Amino acid sequence: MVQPLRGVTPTRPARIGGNGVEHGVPMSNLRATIDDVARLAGVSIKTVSRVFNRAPNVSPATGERVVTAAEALNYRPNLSARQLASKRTFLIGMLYEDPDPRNENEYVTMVQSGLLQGCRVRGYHLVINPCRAGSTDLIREVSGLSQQVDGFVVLQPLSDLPSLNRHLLEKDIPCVRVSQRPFDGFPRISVGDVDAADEMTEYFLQLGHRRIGFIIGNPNHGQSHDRLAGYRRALERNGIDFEDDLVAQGRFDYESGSSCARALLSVATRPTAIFASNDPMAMGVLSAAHEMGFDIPRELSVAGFDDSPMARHAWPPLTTVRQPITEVARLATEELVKRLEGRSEGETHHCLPAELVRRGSVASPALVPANRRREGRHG
Amino acid sequence: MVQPLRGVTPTRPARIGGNGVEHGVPMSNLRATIDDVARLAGVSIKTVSRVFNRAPNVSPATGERVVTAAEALNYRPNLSARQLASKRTFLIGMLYEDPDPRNENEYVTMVQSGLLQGCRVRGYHLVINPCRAGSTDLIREVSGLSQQVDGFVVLQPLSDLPSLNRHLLEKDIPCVRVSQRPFDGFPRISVGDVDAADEMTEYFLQLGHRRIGFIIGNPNHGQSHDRLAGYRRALERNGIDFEDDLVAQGRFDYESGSSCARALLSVATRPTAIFASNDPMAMGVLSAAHEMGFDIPRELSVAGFDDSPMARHAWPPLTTVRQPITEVARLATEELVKRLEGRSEGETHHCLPAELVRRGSVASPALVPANRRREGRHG
DNA sequence: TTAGAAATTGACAGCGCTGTCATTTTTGGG
DNA sequence: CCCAAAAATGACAGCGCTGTCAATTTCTAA
Repeated sequence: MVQPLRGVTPTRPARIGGNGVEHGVPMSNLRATIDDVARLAGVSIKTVSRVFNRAPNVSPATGERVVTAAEALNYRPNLSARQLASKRTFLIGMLYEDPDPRNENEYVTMVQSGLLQGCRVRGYHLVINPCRAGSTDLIREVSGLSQQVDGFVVLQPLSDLPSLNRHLLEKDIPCVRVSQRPFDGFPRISVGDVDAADEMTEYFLQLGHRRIGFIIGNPNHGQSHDRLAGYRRALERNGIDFEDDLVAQGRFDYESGSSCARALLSVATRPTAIFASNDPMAMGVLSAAHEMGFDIPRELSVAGFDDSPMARHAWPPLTTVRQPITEVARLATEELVKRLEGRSEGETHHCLPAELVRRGSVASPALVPANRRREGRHG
Repeated sequence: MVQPLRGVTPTRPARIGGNGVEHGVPMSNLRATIDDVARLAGVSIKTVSRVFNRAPNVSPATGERVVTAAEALNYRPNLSARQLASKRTFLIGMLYEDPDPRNENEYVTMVQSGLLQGCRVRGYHLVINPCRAGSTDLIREVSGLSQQVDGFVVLQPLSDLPSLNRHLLEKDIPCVRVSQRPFDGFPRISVGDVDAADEMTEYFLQLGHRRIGFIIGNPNHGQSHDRLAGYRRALERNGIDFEDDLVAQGRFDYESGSSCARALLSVATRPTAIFASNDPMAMGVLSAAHEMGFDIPRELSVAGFDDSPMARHAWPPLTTVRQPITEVARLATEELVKRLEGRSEGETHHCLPAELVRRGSVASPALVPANRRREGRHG
């Protein structure tokens, strides 16, 4: 349904203020327009427009006059007018799965930080659009949004939704996908998850671990599969059999990490190490292990993935994989802006390497019987 | 300096697509305008405008015809045009201190979530604007931004910056402040920090603690003072002397929490409990205490403030104060929108109560000598 | 039934900017 | 010094909507 949007006549009060300048900001009521600048600089408005759009064919002298005049008037182009005339919005949408506020959301914050960096450089602004992947009218929603921004940066796991991708493609909406999987002609940014998970597993193996538990993330996230793949690759390369009962299916959250850890640690020949495929799950492993009375890392090594801030602050500090999330986001925005300005096209793909972060939660397996278990203090 | 903003001529490709409807979205290339709707409905564009602005004096029959026509065309008002004509942007800015991405930023995420809820209801969008309180041209920046949004929700600690507040007031920029301190005629939303800190301290006292350490937060944040005040109030009410050497000055981050804890725990008669005035600092206390070999909560009780997600996932789970951050943010947005639409004015103030969350990190003081200390395992 | 008030609707002028295209100025080669 | 080509600049028509105010229709009460 098309919904009329809004209430009665707005009454934004007129700006008050004297004259003079404060903080370099003229205190006059009226906002300077392009006409004011043109008049002061003694040129046509079109020339002012050219200067502010870095258009070619403006003589340096004229350009300088315009800039000076603009500064004197504290002129800023009116976005609305510019948008209306140019059919661009200078707004970039961030499309992402609305996170449950009860969970750690550092990922989103870090992505945002990167996007903002990318936007700033070229004068774009960021509009935040959390979505529900499950929502029936996600498409309709995005369709509406797409008329109000120039393009989107689409984050995992939304970026892996076929229906969404198809829609974005058909409508030819400028997008950059952050995803491990390619999709048609979209530019894409990804992180070397497979390699990183492989490296982490290799690290465990080098330390002497042979029974390494693995907790898979939410199966809707592309990363889950890649991280598992990396784990398997490292095992295989080292001639170690992949064992089903060393692997548990989690959901990328604390609770699933903790319950999977309980399951993994309750079997006869328990693993000496658990590799959780993200940090919140690793935190869950940590508490479950604490509760079960394990001494970490002596009796059990634990690793996570993402290097979220809490990883450093866990006890013991969590060995994990640092993903260049902020860089990914910045790159994504830059690529999007390039496209919007016609400076890039085709199916580009940047892949950034992740990096192992060694901390206190991992050590060589202790010389205690592998199946020894203690009673937890808390039941 | 006024900076010309952008690159060369944009080349947003023309939208391609056949006809028909998919996901209820017409696939035609051209976006329907108000004229199209008016023509189809057999009314003037002004009437269509009225309908979409819920303006009074439109007969139900006409309104229906317009809505039907709009739906048939999948018409959405062009924001830019509306903005230009009405001098409103339907954008709300979120002004906040740019968080260090290396720290926990759950606060920001949660605030955002609340703001978005408030925006959605009335068709506003959220523009994210991290700021540096220390920046010399913060004012200039905000001044520029203010021309691109209808108003701001200003978060702590920015909302306590006198220079910023003064500027916002002088320029008569619609704002809602989230802050513990009033400022002139601005509407304000706050949380009952004093009461909550008092309650937490009281809780410690009831459990039998007499030497309760306190870690103050960043002195630039209004909350820091309130939380300390609550702590003192509870002590005073219970006839316990306030002792300077039970109080340490932190900065609201993990590291300061950990170093303050070390200091507090290294004195002869150490506290049996530490109340850190936010969760990251409490996490720091937790690790410092772990490292020093304290058994928590038997030998040391620890509490935080904020109930950030990590609090639940700490070991042991952190007793803390749940702030209704999301609600605060939602309320702030709603108040702002009301003002923008002339439905509210004056110096309103909402104060939301915070709530004690009891978890495993706090217990009665153990019957061990108060000055006993063990060597840490890690040096 | 009818004047006058109230409700409803419409005509039209911008909002401040950009795109198009025309005009003027500068440049460089003969 | 002149002319064509290139560079620089400007005039002007919108972009799609809202605010103003006038015109029309409907309602109310005498």
